[in-house]
Amino acid sequence: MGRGRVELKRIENKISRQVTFSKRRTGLLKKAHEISVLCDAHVALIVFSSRGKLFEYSTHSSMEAILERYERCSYAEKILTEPGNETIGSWTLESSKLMAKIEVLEKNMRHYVGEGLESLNLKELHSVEQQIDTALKRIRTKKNQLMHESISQLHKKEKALQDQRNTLYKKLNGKEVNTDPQPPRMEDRDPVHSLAVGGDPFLETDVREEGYAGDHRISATSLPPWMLRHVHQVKGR
Amino acid sequence: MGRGRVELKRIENKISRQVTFSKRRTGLLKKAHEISVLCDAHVALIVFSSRGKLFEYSTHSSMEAILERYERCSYAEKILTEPGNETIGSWTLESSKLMAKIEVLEKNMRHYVGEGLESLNLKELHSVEQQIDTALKRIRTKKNQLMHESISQLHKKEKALQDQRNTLYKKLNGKEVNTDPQPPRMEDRDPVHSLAVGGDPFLETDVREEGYAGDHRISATSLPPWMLRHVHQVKGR
DNA sequence: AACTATTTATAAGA
DNA sequence: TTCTTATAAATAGTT
Repeated sequence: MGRGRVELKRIENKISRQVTFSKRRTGLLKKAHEISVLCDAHVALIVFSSRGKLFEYSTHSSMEAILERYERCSYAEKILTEPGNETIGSWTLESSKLMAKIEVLEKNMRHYVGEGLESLNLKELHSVEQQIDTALKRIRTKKNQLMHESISQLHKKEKALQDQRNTLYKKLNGKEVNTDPQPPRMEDRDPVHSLAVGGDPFLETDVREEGYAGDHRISATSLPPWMLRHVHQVKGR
Repeated sequence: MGRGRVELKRIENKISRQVTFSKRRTGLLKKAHEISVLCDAHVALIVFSSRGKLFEYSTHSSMEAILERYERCSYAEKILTEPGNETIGSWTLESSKLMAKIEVLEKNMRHYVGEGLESLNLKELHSVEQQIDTALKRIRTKKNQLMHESISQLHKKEKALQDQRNTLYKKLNGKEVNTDPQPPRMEDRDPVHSLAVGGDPFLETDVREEGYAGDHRISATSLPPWMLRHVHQVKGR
């Protein structure tokens, strides 16, 4: 419902994803409320944004009540283990569940950091490898994207500075100057900057498929040193 | 949205209330799904009809997972509203520590699986990338090691079978046979096995530096198919 | 945060 | 229930 159909797939552009999230979240909460009032249903709605922010709606009967009812409906067993009183016993039970969960999480985490691999068999290793490889690709995609954004920013800044310089120059000399800045003398260039003179090495990667389509020259404006060290291929392996 | 406005109040007619519930429920679940896919949000939706029938939707990460996460996020309030019993108090304190820990672990885990990267800046991404890259190398090393062990096992098995065969052959014919097995006729080979005939592809990798130094030929003994699909370079990038 | 052109959801009717 | 249709709502793209 809007200008143009929308495919049911993750919106790649971060900004529009956030905007869409905000709009649709509002709509979703509203509809949850409407059905609960119109049809006198009990509704619980929990939404975590991709960045982990929590949004919720629940019918007058509080969220807790509905969740409890849900638990009851889906797990009859849970009734047996929890007669409803907050005894120390139930807390220790809760605690040990939590601890068990932490145990599992930490174990997985160790695997993901490349430790404790002894306990895995070949197939499990293969599976973990695949997951991590995927993760790495996503991270590199994201990083490349951020780097390009950063470069764009720097270029804008550069342009602005050039314009200011030109303006000042005109005021001083009463005439226009070359739009491009004069290249600095060779002695003034350091390896990092001259690396960029031949063209934009980032364009060698296929990151453009991730939403990038500009044409950049890296200027002599400063960049974080670790950022220039290497750019990874996201897809070509 | 339909013929005529609709007031936001309980629909008195039972039939149309049910009809409306059915239609709107469908719409609500659909929209919940859409926002989760489009904006990669985590959604949990629970609906009880006025007659107590349960309907639910939840994002890939199961309902349980989302509800637990919800509990964690809204835990602070719960502590406050809880009547302050000393014993329970200490347990809730313990629990909230544990929950906080789980929250952190799960967040990191999401990063390691390539989700929730929005909240990271360039430098953090870089750091996570390095960690994961290291992990991947370790895992691939380990995997290669295991694969070689596995291959050694298979060779031993093969040798044993050959010996047995030879013994039997001798008993039948009263004379020795060729130590190497006769190669199977071409028609009997499938691509997987013939792949190995030309030599050990594993030796193309530099895994030997990770502690491997043997000389192997892959036999026609069966291997898990996924194992043969590809072998990764551990160091060459 | 507003604005609209469109798409979607759905109320009512069959 | 299910389908159809007129209309209200939601919202994608834009400013």
